[in-house]
Amino acid sequence: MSDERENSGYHPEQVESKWRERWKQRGTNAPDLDRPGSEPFYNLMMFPYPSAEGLHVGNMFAFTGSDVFGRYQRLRGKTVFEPIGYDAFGIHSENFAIKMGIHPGELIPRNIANFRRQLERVGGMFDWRHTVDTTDPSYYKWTQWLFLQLYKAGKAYKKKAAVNWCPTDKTVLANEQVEGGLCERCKTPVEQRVLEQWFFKITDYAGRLLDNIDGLDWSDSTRGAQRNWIGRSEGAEVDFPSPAGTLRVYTTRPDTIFGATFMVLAPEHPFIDALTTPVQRGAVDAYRAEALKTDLVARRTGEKSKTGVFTGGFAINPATGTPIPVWIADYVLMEYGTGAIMAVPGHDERDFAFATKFALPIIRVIAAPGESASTPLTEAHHGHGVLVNSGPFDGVSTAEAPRKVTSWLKAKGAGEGKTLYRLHDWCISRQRYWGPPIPIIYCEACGPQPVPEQDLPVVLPPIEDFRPDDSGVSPLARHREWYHVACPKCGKQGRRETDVSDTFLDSAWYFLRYPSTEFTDRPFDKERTKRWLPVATYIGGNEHAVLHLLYARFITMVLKDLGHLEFEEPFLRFRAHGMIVKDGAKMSKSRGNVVIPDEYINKWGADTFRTYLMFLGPLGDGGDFRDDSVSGPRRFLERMWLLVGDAGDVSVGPGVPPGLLAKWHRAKQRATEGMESLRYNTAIAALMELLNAVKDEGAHPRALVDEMIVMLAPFAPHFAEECWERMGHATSVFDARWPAFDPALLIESTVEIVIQVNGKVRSKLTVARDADEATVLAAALVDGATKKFLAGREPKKRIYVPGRLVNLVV
RNA sequence: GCUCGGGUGGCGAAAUUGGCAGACGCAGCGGACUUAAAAUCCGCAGGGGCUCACGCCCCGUGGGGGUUCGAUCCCCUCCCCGAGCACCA
Repeated sequence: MSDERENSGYHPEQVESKWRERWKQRGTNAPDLDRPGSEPFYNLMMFPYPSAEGLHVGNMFAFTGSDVFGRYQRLRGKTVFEPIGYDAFGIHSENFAIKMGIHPGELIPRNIANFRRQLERVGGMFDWRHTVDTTDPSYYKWTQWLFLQLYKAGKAYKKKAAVNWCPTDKTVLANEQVEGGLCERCKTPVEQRVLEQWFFKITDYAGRLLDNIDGLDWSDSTRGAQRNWIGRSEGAEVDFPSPAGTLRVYTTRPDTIFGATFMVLAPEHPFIDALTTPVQRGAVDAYRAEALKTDLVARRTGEKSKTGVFTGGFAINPATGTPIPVWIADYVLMEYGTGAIMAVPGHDERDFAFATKFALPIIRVIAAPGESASTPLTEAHHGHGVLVNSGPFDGVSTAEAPRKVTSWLKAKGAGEGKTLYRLHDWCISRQRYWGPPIPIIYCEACGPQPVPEQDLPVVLPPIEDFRPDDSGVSPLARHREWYHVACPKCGKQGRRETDVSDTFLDSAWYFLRYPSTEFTDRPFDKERTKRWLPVATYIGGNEHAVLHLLYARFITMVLKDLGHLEFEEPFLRFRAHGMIVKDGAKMSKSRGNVVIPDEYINKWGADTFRTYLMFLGPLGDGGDFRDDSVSGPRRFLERMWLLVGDAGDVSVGPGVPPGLLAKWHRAKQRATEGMESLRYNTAIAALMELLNAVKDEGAHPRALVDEMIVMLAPFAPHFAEECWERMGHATSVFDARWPAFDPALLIESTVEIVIQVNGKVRSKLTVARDADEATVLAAALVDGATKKFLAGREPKKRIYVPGRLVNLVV
């Protein structure tokens, strides 16, 4: 099956196994991290979850895309550190183990061995001395250490909270892992449960996480997703006196307060009982019971028509001094702001819908140009304008009204400006088996105690029955010898925390570990970290644009504040790769359109496969996998192989035809631009064009062939090494330098000028590169084809773009 | 609904970001080599029309409008696809 194309003498499997072996012997891909010979460049790709199926084409695409960049940087003279590892803890692995009836502790090492084989085969420039496996105690020892640092700094805390519970996975999910009310993993509707959970105070960092985004070299979409997730709102908290006490609301539009005609509380709001009048008691209780029965998620995803009930109570609008009715409704959420709002039906859609349904008064307080205080409102109006019906603020523009009203309210002691974030604290507890145990010991006398650092790691005990159950308690609680442990403070019997931590914690710091894997007494060495971090370029999937990147940034920030790091942003440059689809659809086992990369590598070779994947389109776009297109890149390599054979021949002349010289330099320029912008498809196209030009010109100077091999090396590394050797070089092609282009040589000595008449191309002229305007125009006017279209008319206007075109307007 | 991407031949795509639209590659067609096929090499190739022919004309980057000597690129408007967020006050 492998090789029908015998003519060229190129045999991928021989070339690739030879160079895999050679690289290992020479240590080609293992830079000296303490004495890098040149500028260090940390090239990171998102580490894979080692599934039983092995690497799929999407992984290959992503890793190759990143590897090509690393190899390019190396050719630019950097010392490149390119590690890879395995993100092997977590529900994903555990569920698969349950399904197969195999213990994850047995399954995962098998999968990892298979992944490693595949990763080596595809030709990644990986430094295998520095790899991580998050399930290895020598790794998760430091994940636990990390937890302790946050705990000691008061950034980790335990609280009873209504949390998202997945009844299928039988565990708590972070808010981020719930999509539209469903578990993102198994699509089961999520329930609310009140459990004691560990949280990280990521909300303390919301402002910094948001502000720093501006300075990051990340793609706009990723930055947007992060901003969106953190969700900053600028507004004010305002106090409304009521019989039950001061009702505080949050609003982003304090300037509309004169139009607040009623208030709405979340059904969980603590003031409801005190505000409810005897007459309304029955209705209120019924509504609350109904609302609380429907869990938070269902409330969010349910239909949007408004429901609610009047408490019978009133509060005073501090701006107008008028009593306004207080309602409860489930469209107000207890977890955001204060769980209470002032309703301004004239200028908020939801309040408008509510007021319309329950016949509550609607007052206009903003008038756009052409409107007045009495123009009727047929819908909520949230445009700009000036304030009306707003007492002392009538006529103030909406641009400055929020600020003015806020300070007026503040002076009255009725409120203050307030910035709010939508980000919630990060719940890291998981009631599961396959994760790092959270290093806490509970003692009757001393309370929760951190496990002393010298006792780390708290090793995950190998228990037979690792299945989760409905109790809300981790299976670890069933392992009695492990569970009971002496209190580190008083020595009396205590018990271990049985929750394990979220997989996202494992991956929130792995990039810090890579350069320091040989240090067993510290998570990351100061010197190594200083030399290699932050990460120069990080390439990964957009599915991690929010969670993983946000958590990694947060952990880095905390470690900086605690004095362990000198930087607070871990990834200077991040680019998301696209997705590989097959026949327009996402690959999945159920669709039966999964591409197994091993088969393609067997058939075409890793070099062809890599080149094909990168030729598909820009890295960020992904692409549609088509079997029949792989032959193009393979043919290109074959022709290149033959060219190298010719160039090795003594008959190769030194002369470079002038036409070829410009094309040569142009190809170098385009290849360089393609590499820098991760549009590798254009870089490969430039090399193909150059090869075509070489054929057409019938000249193949040695220097040109050498440079082509270097430029091809990131895509087809084994192939390039072999060609390089055949050209007589004794060292690795990756010790060569990426070729420079000479801008002066980009332009050919003559240029073709397009002649347009009235903007339409009518003729072409070949003139000297440095011909001046008068000469070109004169030549254009006597040109036969041009004359025909001018039809004797005198041009009214003559446009000349040097080196490009002439446009004659008649 | 809001935010961010996109929309170019049969297909993947390119276009020095206002200057010859479709480079490069796949698939296709014609030819050479071959007993034949595969592989390889040479040539053609956006669509439509006129011409015996060399050639020539018109249309064309989701639709419509605008700016400009000139628009795939800038502006307005609408449609469609993808991703994220979504009763966040």
